[in-house]
Amino acid sequence: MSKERQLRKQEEVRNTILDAARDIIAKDGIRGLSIRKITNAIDYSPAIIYHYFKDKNEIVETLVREGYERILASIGSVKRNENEPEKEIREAFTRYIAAALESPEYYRAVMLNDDPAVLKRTRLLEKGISERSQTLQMLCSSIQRGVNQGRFTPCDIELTAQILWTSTFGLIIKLMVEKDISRDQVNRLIDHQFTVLFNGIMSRNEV
Amino acid sequence: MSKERQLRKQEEVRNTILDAARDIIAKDGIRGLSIRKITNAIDYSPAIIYHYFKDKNEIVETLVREGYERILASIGSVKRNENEPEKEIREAFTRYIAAALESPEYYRAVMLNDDPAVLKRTRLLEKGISERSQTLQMLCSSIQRGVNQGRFTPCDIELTAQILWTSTFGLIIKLMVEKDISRDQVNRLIDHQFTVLFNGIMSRNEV
Amino acid sequence: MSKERQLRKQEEVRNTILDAARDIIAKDGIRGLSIRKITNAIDYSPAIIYHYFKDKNEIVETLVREGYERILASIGSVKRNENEPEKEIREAFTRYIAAALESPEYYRAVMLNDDPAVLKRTRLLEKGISERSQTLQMLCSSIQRGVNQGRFTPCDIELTAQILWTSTFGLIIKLMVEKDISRDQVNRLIDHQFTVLFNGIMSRNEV
Amino acid sequence: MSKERQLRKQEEVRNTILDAARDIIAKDGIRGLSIRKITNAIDYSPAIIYHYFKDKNEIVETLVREGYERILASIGSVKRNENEPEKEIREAFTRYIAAALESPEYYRAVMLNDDPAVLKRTRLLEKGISERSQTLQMLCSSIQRGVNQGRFTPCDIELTAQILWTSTFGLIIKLMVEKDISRDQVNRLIDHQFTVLFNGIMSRNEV
DNA sequence: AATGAATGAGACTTCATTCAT
DNA sequence: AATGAATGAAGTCTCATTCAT
Repeated sequence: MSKERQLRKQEEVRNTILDAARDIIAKDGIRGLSIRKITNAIDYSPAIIYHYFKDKNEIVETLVREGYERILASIGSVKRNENEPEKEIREAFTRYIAAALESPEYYRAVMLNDDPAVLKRTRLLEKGISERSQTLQMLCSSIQRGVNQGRFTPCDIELTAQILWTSTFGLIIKLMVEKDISRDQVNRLIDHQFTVLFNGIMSRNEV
Repeated sequence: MSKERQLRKQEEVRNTILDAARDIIAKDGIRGLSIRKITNAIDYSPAIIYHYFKDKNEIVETLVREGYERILASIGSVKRNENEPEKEIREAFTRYIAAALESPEYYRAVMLNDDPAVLKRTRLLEKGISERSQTLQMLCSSIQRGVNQGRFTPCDIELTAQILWTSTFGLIIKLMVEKDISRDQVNRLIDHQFTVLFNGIMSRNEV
Repeated sequence: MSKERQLRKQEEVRNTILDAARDIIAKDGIRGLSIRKITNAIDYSPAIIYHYFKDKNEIVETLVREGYERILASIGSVKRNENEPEKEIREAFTRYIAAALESPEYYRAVMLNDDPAVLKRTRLLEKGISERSQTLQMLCSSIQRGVNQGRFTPCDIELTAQILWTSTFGLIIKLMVEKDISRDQVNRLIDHQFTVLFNGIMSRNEV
Repeated sequence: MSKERQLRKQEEVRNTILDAARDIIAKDGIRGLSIRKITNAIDYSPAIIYHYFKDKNEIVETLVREGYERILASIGSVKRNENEPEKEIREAFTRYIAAALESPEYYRAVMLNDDPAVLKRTRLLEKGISERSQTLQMLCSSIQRGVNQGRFTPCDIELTAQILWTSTFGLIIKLMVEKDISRDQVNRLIDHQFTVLFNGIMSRNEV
């Protein structure tokens, strides 16, 4: 009983720390994160951090993993669309873009991070990666289906998935850098992105 | 004579400093650059930097501008291809990608920078931007030509240019984040990128 | 209990720092104060300062305010002398001079400071200032009483107060600049200062 | 011939340096003076200073001496007024105040400087100083005459001179600290200063 | 006569981390 | 469990001065 409560209490403080860190990252970016800022925010002393985390890096890593998972989750619940896989893909990317744009600093922090520990989870460009990356796997399977059905032009599936992904990625990042693009223009860009890409991968007679 | 030599000598030291800074940036990134690291590398005292540069920022800015200009220059000399504008575009992007990948740190420093002073030069997503941005203007004019000739599907020219650009941008940045993609795979990706994009914008009967 | 002790201990270190700073200022002047000198004196590392103070400026400001208040306090408890206001004035100035000479560095730091923030509290020469400055108000009321009683020659009260003050101020500052005037000579100067000034403002038949 | 010209040339550069230093002191105060600022102003290299001056201090000292002399000069040409020595004193102080207020930063730099080298020339409060200080000597002689003629109350001449001086000094410095006192108010203060002081030293029947 | 190069000393400050309590 | 105290390393920058040329 007491032990359970202790554990719960412990978890609670851990979360308080992570919450604060999350807020700071959202505001100042990962490099703006400092132990002091965290402990100031939660009214604890700097030393407390080292009770719950090995070092600053462990916090960052925890958050990065979490961030990655949140982004993944956004596309997890997309419904399969048996006959029109491109709609499925579009739905997934639309959610993904929305999720990313909702926590831009955070998305950047994860996706532009070249720390090996982070990369282990975010790699996408390697040949054969689709076997290891769930994200790419899903994308590949949709594309494969499209090809099988004759809706998509035959192609190297993985490579196509990668290009779809990086293209979307480029749009997202650029939108984040140019913070003040109007809602309207954002939508037009996203829409045209799909137009071009799907036009690029779909069979002539399907469009 | 002596004056000339002095100037050369001076320029030399300046370059020594910039070289060292370039090396450090290549290794540790721009954030990893410090006055001390530079002067340690060149066996001078920290104060000497201020002989040749106003402050650390001037070094960074010099290097960043240099990097940016090198990249821009890469697409300056692309030859017009009257009848096949897509070849022209491909040529330009190919060079652009190569140049970017050669100075990844600078490319990132410029292109991911949301400082207003930098953005003034790098904005691309705004509606109507093609009138102000030389880069986009060139791209638009190529696309327009393609449309006029019936090689490209009629479309919103600017929007299409923006999507071509962001897609390429996404590939570049992702390649930079995943530093260790094999030369071969890089080429396959780039190649497939063009395949998809051009397939996406070109008229049916042209491919 | 433990908390109280901690607070006391903390206050103690804070005071140790302030003491050291006070010593250094007394010896080298405010400009001569440096973080390093302080921490050398108290055998700590420079960083510790920032544990107890926001920055160097906070130390200086603390000390300067303290010095200024000590000086102001000196004239706070002067007893009213209904029938001989000149004695009251003399008493106040005597204490004021003594207090100032006891913290010369701070007195100079405040009184020779033309920073607007400081001036807001130390202005005295403006017309109508006696309504805003407590110091001058007190002085004015004493003089007014003297005039009403016929002991002082009728005059512009505020102007007279200002001249009494600046004259004393001049003596104080000059004494500070010439640090080594003998105790004796200091007293003779102060004494003669009053002789001349009171002779200058008192009615003929009163002296 | 050539040697003479050389000397002249040399003297010229020396003066250029001093001019620049004077300007800087007038603007930024003595502590704002730096070798770099000087050589920037005159378009020379820092090292040149050490050709013409032993070190920075020699420049300061030169300027301080000069400043002192300029101030002295302002009262040098005051006409003697045999029968009304108070007019003579008033004339001298009036010029002195004007001269001081014309180069305030400079006056402060000299008169608030407690460097021994400077003090040697600016001391005034020591007993017996009137034998060494020309300034005080002149003031004493005027006062003495006034006493001899029965216009001034008998008194310790030197002490009186010192008090007249420090009182005026106080007004000057305070006026410098409160930079923005209106021309009008300045005149009223100066005027009242003389009223009080002369009333304070003159014989009853003379006023 | 003049200078460019170079430095050493020192200024303030931030940060992650450790440790005794 | 929690913390206050303390530090060492590192960061940028300024300045007076020296020296070979």
